[in-house]
Amino acid sequence: MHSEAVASRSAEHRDSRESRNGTPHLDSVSLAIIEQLQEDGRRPYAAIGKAVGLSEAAVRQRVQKLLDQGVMQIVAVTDPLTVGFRRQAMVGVNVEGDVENVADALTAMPEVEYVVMTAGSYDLLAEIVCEDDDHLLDVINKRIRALPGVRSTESFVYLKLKKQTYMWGTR
Amino acid sequence: MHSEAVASRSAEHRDSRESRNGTPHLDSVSLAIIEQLQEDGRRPYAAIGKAVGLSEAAVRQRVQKLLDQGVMQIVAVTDPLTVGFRRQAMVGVNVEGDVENVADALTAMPEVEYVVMTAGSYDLLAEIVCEDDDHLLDVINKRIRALPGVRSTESFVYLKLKKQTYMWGTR
DNA sequence: GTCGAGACTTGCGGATTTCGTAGTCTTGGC
DNA sequence: GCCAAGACTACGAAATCCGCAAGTCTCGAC
Repeated sequence: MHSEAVASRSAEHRDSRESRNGTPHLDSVSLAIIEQLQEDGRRPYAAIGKAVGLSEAAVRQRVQKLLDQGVMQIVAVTDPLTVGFRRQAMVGVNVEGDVENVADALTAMPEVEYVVMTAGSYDLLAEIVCEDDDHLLDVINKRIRALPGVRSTESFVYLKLKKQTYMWGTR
Repeated sequence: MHSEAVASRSAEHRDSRESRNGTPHLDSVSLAIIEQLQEDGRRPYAAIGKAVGLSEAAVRQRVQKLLDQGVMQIVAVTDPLTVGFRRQAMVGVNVEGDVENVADALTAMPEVEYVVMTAGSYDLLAEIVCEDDDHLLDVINKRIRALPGVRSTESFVYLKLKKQTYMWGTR
């Protein structure tokens, strides 16, 4: 009875192998589940099951696995400005030597929300969330610039956040 | 009986006014609720209530209001790479004329995840999520550069995402 | 001083959801 | 051909969600 929304499940039934980079492979059903939870992280398993063509228990197992594997997390997100963090900035970093080491050091800092290695005129981009100007200055000048291997940094202080979505796949 | 975890509630009891920029004011109890949901977006209301010193019903009301006001959203977040979006980039944009207009145009594009106005050598930063190189090229060269007011752009293609958290306040 | 609004608590019952477990089916390895 | 593992279904019990009502408390307006 519940067999729309997903073309052929048996065809991709056994499908939990890993792709070469170690990230787990996601079939279309898991994708559909993620889409449901991107719309509403608290949507009940039964409703999701109806939407993707699975039983409640199956959805529950899949979601649990996705969470355990770290593929997905269900969290509350806010605009930091409304939660009392008044200064944010993106910092471009140039590195000499091993970029990954610096990236790991940045990752370890609680004020750093986001770290990505890039191709272009910076080796790394890091987003920083702070309480005020002093805090921001401290993080950038004292802590980041002091890291071994950091050649130079350039900062972009946020003036206004215009968009922030989490809806990949829902388009 | 349930009066730990929050020092004095009566002191900040009536506290639903708005600050001058239109964003609702958040008291420490709502902050605590948000923290709980940042750890686990599906945590039951009763458990949250126990943690923040409120009844289940009160937590339910507060959460609903926070969602309605748009202060917070509860969603699943993923690493786009594992969900089939193979190319991401940050784009720095320089604008002549009204920056806000360009920001709005970027906001309207589905491939654009994140838009922020900044102080520094770019006027805007935009994060782009695409399926492949062709798609990315198309968005940057055909669509963004074609926007009226865009003077120049610089791109940073993502090589590896190192960190991505949503835990403001939980520190 | 009185009154009304807003936020919270307690209590409740019913609908819904979650959770564990047992059983079925399919697939790949041997 | 047989077996073990993985994914799914089915189902009952426990927990949660949800709406509602009544009563308390505080604050600000009048």
